[in-house]
Amino acid sequence: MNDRPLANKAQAIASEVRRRIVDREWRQGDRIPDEAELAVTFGVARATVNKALQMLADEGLLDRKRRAGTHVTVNPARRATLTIPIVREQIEQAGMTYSHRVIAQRRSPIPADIAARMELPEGAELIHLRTVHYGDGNPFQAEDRWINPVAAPGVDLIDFHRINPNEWLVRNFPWLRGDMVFSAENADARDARLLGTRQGTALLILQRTTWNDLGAITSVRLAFHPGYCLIASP
Amino acid sequence: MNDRPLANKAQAIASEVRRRIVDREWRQGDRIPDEAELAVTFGVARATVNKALQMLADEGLLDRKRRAGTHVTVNPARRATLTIPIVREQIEQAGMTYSHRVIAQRRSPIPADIAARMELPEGAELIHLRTVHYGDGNPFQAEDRWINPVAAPGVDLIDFHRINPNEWLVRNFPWLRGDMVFSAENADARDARLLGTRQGTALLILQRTTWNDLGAITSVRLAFHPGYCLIASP
DNA sequence: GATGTTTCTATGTCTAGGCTTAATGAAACT
DNA sequence: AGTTTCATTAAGCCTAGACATAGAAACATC
Repeated sequence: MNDRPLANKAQAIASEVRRRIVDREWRQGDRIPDEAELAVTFGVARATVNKALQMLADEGLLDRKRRAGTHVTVNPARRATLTIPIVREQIEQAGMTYSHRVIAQRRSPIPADIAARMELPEGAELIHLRTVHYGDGNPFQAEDRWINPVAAPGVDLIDFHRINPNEWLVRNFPWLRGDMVFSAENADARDARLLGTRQGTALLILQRTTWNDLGAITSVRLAFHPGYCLIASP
Repeated sequence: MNDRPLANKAQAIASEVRRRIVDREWRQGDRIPDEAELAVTFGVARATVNKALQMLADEGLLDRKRRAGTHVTVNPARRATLTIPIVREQIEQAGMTYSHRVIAQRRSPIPADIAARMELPEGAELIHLRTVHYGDGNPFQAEDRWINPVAAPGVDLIDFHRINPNEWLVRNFPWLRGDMVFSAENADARDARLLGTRQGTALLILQRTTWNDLGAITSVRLAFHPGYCLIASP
């Protein structure tokens, strides 16, 4: 389809190999020539072939094992990367004006489910925040967040009316590890009220927890406006 | 936390750099020392440092530009990779017995929305399939799929009662490009009937379209059993 | 036949060095 | 002041060669 030559050799080789797989010159399960051989046929160093094949292995198109060689994956488990944009940027990119409102902010003991998610003892006192994000004044996302002041020192001093909690955290506390769970839920009374919709409407829910070396930083449940969808690319 | 030395140097360097970022020795927006300098301080070749920093750039933790140097990303756009498992494997991994039922299979002209999604002319004749996947006899996923016999030759000859359409396609037609969209929908009458739930229940919906060099292969809408959730990792 | 041992090989990883290229700041020129 | 030119520099990418190591296959032993 689009065969413009790629700038660098590794990518050129990767896409040639990809083509051979898609065109079924190399079938699922087949063993493909080894790095040294490909290096000769493509006229490059072995390291370059290695880089290209690694890329394809990361994509899940190839299976590589020492001594056993490189095979075309039989059942490619399809992997996709999705980018969770910062709400404000997302709204502004859509040409709308961003605003947010903090509905509630208090220190309180965490319920059991959040404790489990954050790997903290039940009843630990965290900051609990409810925020709604708007685009041109219309509700777009409802956020229910717990922040751990141990892992995010200084959180008590922040005025979240000025900067939204997500942005403050993201800018100040990079994380090492994170969970992310997508699901669908029927809007309960509160979701419906905050998002300006009817109770029972299907909402896309994203539940996320992040950790750094001091423990769980934050756990948040994001409820998106009905109709919102999340796009992933391979 | 867990400081066991990593087997290879590139990864060891990557995690040391990651640590410095998380511990805020290198703050968001800071420029970090250049590859040559790090190569000296870590006592490795520049290529090794390059590999490590590339990994972190792929993770979205670093921004790298020629001449400008390497900076700690200011607003790390959160990237997550999710693996869409093959339904059967997923069900079997949960210790249940997999089965599927083809509800309908016919050749018919595609409606406008599918045509747009697949970049095909409206009214083109494709194979239309409805399938339900079961775990221990309970409905787990409802699938509504269109297959393009031009991009997937041989599809007319397949008996999808024996092998499910997804597995057949995945095993026979690797793709070059794909779309993936997640959303939430209230179950309509058909969804409710197929998944054995009540109309209006929130369902997680995954809409996926794939292409090879002959055009769109297939476009599918998967409706998951209520309560199903999708887990992504960074 | 089942189980350990050895050999061999394709990939994994690294090094030292070279060339390429894009961004940038400064100098030269409107 | 604004614009163009240009050298500089840090990352991008490649190479040739080396050693390490998993693991398949052949072999030997029980």
